[in-house]
Amino acid sequence: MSKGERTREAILAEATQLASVAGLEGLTIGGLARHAGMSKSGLFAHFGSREALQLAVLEAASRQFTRAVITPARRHQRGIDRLSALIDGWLHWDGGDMLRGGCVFIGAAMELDDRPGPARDYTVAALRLWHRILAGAVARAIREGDLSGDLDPDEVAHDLYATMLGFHVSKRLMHDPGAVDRARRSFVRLLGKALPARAA
Amino acid sequence: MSKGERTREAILAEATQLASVAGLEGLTIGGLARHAGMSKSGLFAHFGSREALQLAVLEAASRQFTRAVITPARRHQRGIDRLSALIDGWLHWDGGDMLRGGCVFIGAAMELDDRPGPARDYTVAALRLWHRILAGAVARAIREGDLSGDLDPDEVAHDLYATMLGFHVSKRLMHDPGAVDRARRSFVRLLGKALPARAA
DNA sequence: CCTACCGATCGGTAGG
DNA sequence: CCTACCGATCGGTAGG
Repeated sequence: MSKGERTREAILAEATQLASVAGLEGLTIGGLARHAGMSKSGLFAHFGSREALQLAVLEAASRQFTRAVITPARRHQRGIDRLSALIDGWLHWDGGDMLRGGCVFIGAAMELDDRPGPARDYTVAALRLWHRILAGAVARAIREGDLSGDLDPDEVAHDLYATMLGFHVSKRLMHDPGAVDRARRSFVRLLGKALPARAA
Repeated sequence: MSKGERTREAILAEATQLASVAGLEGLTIGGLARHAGMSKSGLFAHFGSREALQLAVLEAASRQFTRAVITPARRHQRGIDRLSALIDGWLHWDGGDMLRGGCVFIGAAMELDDRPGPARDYTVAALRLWHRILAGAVARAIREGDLSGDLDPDEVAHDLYATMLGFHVSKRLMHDPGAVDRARRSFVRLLGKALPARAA
């Protein structure tokens, strides 16, 4: 990795944190430069425009998400185990201390819903992909006999995601100390089945 | 109502629309003045600070919410009918054309979760109140025998709210034309019971 | 309710 | 990667 690439990665790590707290709109080039300890224009040169910076942050967040949630879940048996790992991974992704302001995509989903552009398009695509992954895991768990065949994977995936949004608000806005446990109970109700004990 | 009061109300109506689209952070005094057709300082004089303007917008949104959702539901029988009216009213509040960007409080919940201050405090209180209203309606429906006694009103209220967040994303970000019907099916699953046909 | 203004900050550019 | 700068806009003030 060249020095320029390393700098860029360091900037993006800082930018992702900032965006998770202040949102993509709150992510300013000047503010980010201050955090990164470099000049505005020096930082700017890495991206070329604010829009490109926002997009780069979303891409960086996607890579982090894959590393933190998707990849670890692949180590678990297909079926309810893997679905449960995805859910646990997500709870840790949004509720843990990895991102100081929680999931970047939830913030983006709310901020960008009325703002057309590449950042919005990327967010829509990322959410669609996440939805497909969840629905696929549910469908597989049904086929494995872990979940009832009465469940509709697409609808369940949607309800799981809504529960994640509820968790985000409970945890981040309401500071509810029981947010994780409550979300877990909702997941269990949605799946009609207790989730396996988690490792982490 | 004095002329000053009428002006203030007109400004707030415009401000609520703007905040629903651009968020409370996107609500600038200059931008709002342009929309309202008056000078920045003339508008500013009505509120005294940007923070006060944001708070006034939240208060105005609360009054609108009461008028659009809470009060109409009171005309329905206590129990499942009233709960159903609250849910329908909310779906129309967030998904209808009353607010061009949907529910102001959802935007505020996401924007303000890491920003202490009166606007955040107000949002937390408003959400708590809405949660209590939902939980109360669920409890009453249980007592009336409309819903199963196995349901926990507090947990159900929380899940209903999460479903509303999911609806907001489906409708506003994903532009899913089936968002309302899908949300309705989720509500039915959460309550374990078909909702009465709605009037509107 | 206005004009005229303040310092700070915005995204972005020139030139090195 | 920097300094120095651009026009526009930010929240807010003075004075009327």
